Amino acid sequence: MFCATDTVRPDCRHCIVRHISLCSHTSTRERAELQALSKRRRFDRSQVIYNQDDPVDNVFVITRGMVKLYRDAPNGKRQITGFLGSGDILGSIKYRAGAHCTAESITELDVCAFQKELFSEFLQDHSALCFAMLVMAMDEIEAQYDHSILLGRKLAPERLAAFLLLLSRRWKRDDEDPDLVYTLMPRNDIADHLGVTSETISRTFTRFKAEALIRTLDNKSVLLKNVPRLQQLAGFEEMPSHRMSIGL
Amino acid sequence: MFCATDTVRPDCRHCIVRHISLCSHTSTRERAELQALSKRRRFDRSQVIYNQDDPVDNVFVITRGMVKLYRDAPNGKRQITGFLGSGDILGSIKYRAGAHCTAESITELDVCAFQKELFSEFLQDHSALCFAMLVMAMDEIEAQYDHSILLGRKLAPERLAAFLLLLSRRWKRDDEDPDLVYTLMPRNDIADHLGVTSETISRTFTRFKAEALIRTLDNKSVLLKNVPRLQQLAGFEEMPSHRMSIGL
DNA sequence: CGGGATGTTGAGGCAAGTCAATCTAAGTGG
DNA sequence: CCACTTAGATTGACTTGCCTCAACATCCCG
Repeated sequence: MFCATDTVRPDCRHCIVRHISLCSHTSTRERAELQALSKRRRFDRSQVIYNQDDPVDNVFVITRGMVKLYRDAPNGKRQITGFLGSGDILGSIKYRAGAHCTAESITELDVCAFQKELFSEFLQDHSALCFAMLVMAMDEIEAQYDHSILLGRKLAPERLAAFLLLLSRRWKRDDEDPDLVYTLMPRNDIADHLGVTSETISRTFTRFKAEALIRTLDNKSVLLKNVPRLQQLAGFEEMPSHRMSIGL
Repeated sequence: MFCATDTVRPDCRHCIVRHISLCSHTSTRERAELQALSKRRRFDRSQVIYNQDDPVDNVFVITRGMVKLYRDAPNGKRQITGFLGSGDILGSIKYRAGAHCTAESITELDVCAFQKELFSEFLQDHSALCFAMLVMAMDEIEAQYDHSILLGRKLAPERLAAFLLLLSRRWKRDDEDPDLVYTLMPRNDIADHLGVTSETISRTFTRFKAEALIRTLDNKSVLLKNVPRLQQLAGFEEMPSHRMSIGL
């Protein structure tokens, strides 16, 4: 089932997500126990980690790279429900349930893989961690509410502005211009996430460039030139805050 | 802050949601502890339980009636993120965070109210319950994914068909025709949930009636006359399953 | 019975979809 | 190193599903 190109023991002590993600809610001792349960895996770009409706018996913590989650409707249309990156959690803890979405890497990807049953047991034995995960899940519900507002009530330019601002607060590296956004995904994926066509994304990018709201360096990165106007478009009173995600 | 018209001690032993909802995951002893933490409250129809961005220090279990959750965008548009009924949980467990949505009753409403801090502590002391809540939260994330697909990728008739089928699986009474759906909410609320206008809902209802897919008894209840065709429209392979919701 | 809230229907406009042509970037192999 | 290929992005012309605005109908509750 997995297309992992590599499988090694992780070393949590040097893991880049140990201070974020779920791991930050564990004691040193707990982290050692978790480490014993986990395997590191690596995926190439554009590999399917699991397919919608497939049984999946792993939960993943993403340590590097990015994943898209999507469902293909019977009518052939695709909705990308979210993108996950470093520190985010991928996979349901529910036993013997088919995956709700397809998960596919959009970059080279490193994950920390737990067997679902063991991970669930661990959660049930460590209520503080379970509670932390519950808080994360509730954050994710709120994020999905925001996305419903975007899909249900915003026009294409408003959607793209909101998306760019959200991206600008995620997966940010300290040493870089805070208004430089690496989208990593192609136009088509942005479109499938925002509920429009790639042509509309393309036209909206062109409009934004004409209005000097953004400048594109290449097709995978954008420089935000007028954040206040973008916020106004997006309907954000202030800059959106970043939080870890759970994806199912 | 509350507009409760009544506040009495609950009696969990006779509560109609004791076998569903979170309570079904508790032992008799735990339920007794929880009961000591809870107060029963009653709200009239169309009362705001809490407003978006307000601090809320309660978590509610709905025992009777229905609630709508919505956010009003700066541009005046409204998106209803969900409806909650008997057995569903209302409210975030996060401390000192403003409510993400406005919660408003659409029928007379009975709830079981817990002080947020006490409820959170209880969860952290009872990992089985915390885990059950986590599973519910993940179910809710999946439900929100489905709604994103609806909002992002479905046409108005497909949205309405999906909505009617979902309703037909929720809050069902055993003694009634399984294809008789009580919507309870006005056209405008359906529209704000499905990301269209009330006019479009009205036209689509008319079309469905003309095509003999449904029959309306009054403006608050619908009889499904052709479930297979509705499923096909909705893009459901099979009848959607019902599960408890968490609303924030 | 009356009047406000809610629902229905119609006409016209517009944002975004569809289809198709072109342009660009990134490989690939001779 | 350059022609060739291919996937992705852009742009334009046309179509369409839904919104907007407005008139009218109906329901409901005092």
